[in-house]
Amino acid sequence: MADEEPTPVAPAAPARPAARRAPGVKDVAAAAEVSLGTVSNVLNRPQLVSPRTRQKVEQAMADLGFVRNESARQLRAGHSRSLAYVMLDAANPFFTDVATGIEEVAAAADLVVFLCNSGEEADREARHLDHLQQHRVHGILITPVNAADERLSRLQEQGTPVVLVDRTDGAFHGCSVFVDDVLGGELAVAHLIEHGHERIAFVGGPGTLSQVRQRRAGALRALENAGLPPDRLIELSTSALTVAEGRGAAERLAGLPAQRRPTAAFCTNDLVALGLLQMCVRLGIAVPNDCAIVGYDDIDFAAAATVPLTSVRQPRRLLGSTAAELLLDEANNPRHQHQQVQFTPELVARASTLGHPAQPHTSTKIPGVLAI
Amino acid sequence: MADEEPTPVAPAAPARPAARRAPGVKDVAAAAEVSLGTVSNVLNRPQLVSPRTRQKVEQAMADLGFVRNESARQLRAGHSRSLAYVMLDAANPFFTDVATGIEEVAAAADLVVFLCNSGEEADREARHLDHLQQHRVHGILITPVNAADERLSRLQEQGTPVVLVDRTDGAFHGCSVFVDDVLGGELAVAHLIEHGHERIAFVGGPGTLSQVRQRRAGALRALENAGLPPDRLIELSTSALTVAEGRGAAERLAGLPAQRRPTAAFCTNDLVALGLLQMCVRLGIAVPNDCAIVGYDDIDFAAAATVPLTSVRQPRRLLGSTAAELLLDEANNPRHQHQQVQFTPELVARASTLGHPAQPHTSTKIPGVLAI
DNA sequence: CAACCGCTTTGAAACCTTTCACTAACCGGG
DNA sequence: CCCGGTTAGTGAAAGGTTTCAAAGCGGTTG
Repeated sequence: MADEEPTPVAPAAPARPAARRAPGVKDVAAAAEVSLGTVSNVLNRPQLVSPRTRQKVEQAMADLGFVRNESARQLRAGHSRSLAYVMLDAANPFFTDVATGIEEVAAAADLVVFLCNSGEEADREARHLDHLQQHRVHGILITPVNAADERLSRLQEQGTPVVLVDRTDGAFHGCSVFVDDVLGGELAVAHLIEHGHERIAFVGGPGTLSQVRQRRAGALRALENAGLPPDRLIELSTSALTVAEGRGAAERLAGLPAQRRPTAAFCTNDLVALGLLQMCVRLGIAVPNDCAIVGYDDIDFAAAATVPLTSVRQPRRLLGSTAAELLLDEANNPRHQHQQVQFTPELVARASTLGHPAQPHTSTKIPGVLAI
Repeated sequence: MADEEPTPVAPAAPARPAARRAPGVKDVAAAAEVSLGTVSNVLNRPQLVSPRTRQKVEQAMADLGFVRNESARQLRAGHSRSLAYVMLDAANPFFTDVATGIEEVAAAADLVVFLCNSGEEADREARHLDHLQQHRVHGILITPVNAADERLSRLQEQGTPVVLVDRTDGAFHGCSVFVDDVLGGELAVAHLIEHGHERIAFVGGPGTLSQVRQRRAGALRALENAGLPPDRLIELSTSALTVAEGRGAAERLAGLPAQRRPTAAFCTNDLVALGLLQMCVRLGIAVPNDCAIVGYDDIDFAAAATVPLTSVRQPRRLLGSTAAELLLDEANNPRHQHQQVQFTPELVARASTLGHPAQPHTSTKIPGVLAI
């Protein structure tokens, strides 16, 4: 770090104005010379109030700078007008895209979304959940650190609707929205096999993540379908799904003797794939000629890589919007039934498996597969 | 889109259990056979309560599944135990890193951070601000769509502390935290000049963004310092700071006649730079030999690009944590003085200007500049 | 003239927690 | 046995909004 000392520029201003008590409905009522109930009517059921009175009240509100007190409102109503998404990793574009889908639905229902970031830490997640429950939020969407956490079931029982996003778990008794990860793995590896690859690295880990396990299962199924033995899948396991781990995997891959070295790699997510890609090029392994690469998630940076990355796309926004709709149904519909909604992933083929440069119009069009 | 129809998997469970009213302090008091004031003491000043009584109360809380009602608590206290960061673009890793810095400070002060995303839309930002004010949040950190928006000053006057993040503006009367963008632009272009470049593209826009204007001013200053005329800076202006716009700029750059074509490009942010890099390689322009590239922000994906990107780093987390500290001071210290805190950027030199592959130990070490 | 109507406005209760002045009980010392 | 002092626990008030039954009002109908 060179020079990160803060530099106060201006000595600055005389501090805030003396903060006298914020005006409430009572003050507005007094100013407008009506009862406090009338003010409330103007706010909540304006059609009940005569135009003249309404106008007077609105004027008074503007004059006083009245701001509704949401706490008091919620206290009376029993619940808030907001919902929350507790995300696993705010730095991963996948989750921010999911959040966008959630926000679309929430905005339509006139709810505000609070984004909370657990950063994959269980106790930070727990703190957020406690606080949200105390806030009596309308409901919680969450991509949990651990989907089987009994805290989630408890929340649900205590009356806060909870929907799992991009996860599902038998132990959790509620709605969930997720993508068929086994199929995703199968699509990826089938694509590689169709392009002539028969020794394929599986890069990902730790195995405690259900996503990793399922995507590997899909990879094995693709091998089986093609009549290839399971040992053609060469494990390069990582301790996390990060760019740095992807780079490390590339070094291990480069170290393998030529005849055992895989000609292609399937990475459990795009961050790992980008790291692998970067280090392969640096080590002189040409992509895709020496080693084809498939990633997972199809984040925007995948298409923007210097060798655009073939990746398995998940319907991120749809995942978010569907989850939000399930949540609203659970919160509002007394006859709600819990649902597990599964989506289908699709492969987006790009230069990292097709060759370089990608030609949109002539690139291989695989049935059920999107070429971009 | 191939197959994104949702597939309900399980017909599922019998809906939620009949939600009877959540227990409050009153119920706990009854169950523990103490007065309601005592329960409150257990919660807020446990040292005043005898161990025996406290134990009884805690047991009752556990039995009943008591959850504090934050609304009622806030109503009494007059303000909430949370603060908010309204970010300009949740999909840009720069802002999520800033958010991390904020969260560190907030967690230490036992406050919860609500992340809100304006997505560069003024009305969405306005909705968030309204709601946050109604919530009586402790304070608001914001990277606004428009820093001169009078709404921000009004919030401040009405008693909600506001701190500008990564922006500053004379029209706003409060604290702000930002980085010296003129210096950042100067560092970038000085670095290119030192590496022998004399025709340099400036890629960025629109000019309405203060960041763009200031970084360009810095670029011009670097030329002047080196005794080069200002027309050596070739404008390639974009309509937004996105990857797609970066690609478009590369096409325009490739279209220039060889003797007028710049030998280097300075991009206003890393997204633009990554797009430019990608398209240059695709069009056969070697990086850095035919065209060196410098980005801005040093997001993680910059280092992870296949040709790692030289970029101007801003102290993102520090930006966030400093802003949060200013906010807390403003909220708690009656003698608070508004401050404008400026940070210094630094250049991180990588292969996109130094050559390929980057050798950490032998790469040019420019004074005041970090080589990675 | 009384009963009734629809429309507008009112006043008080309720939501749940925290705070604070107060009492009760107990201690040891005088 | 009373006193001053400490500690534990009490009960009522307060905080701002919403809701709802009821009242006021001007006019119409039987």
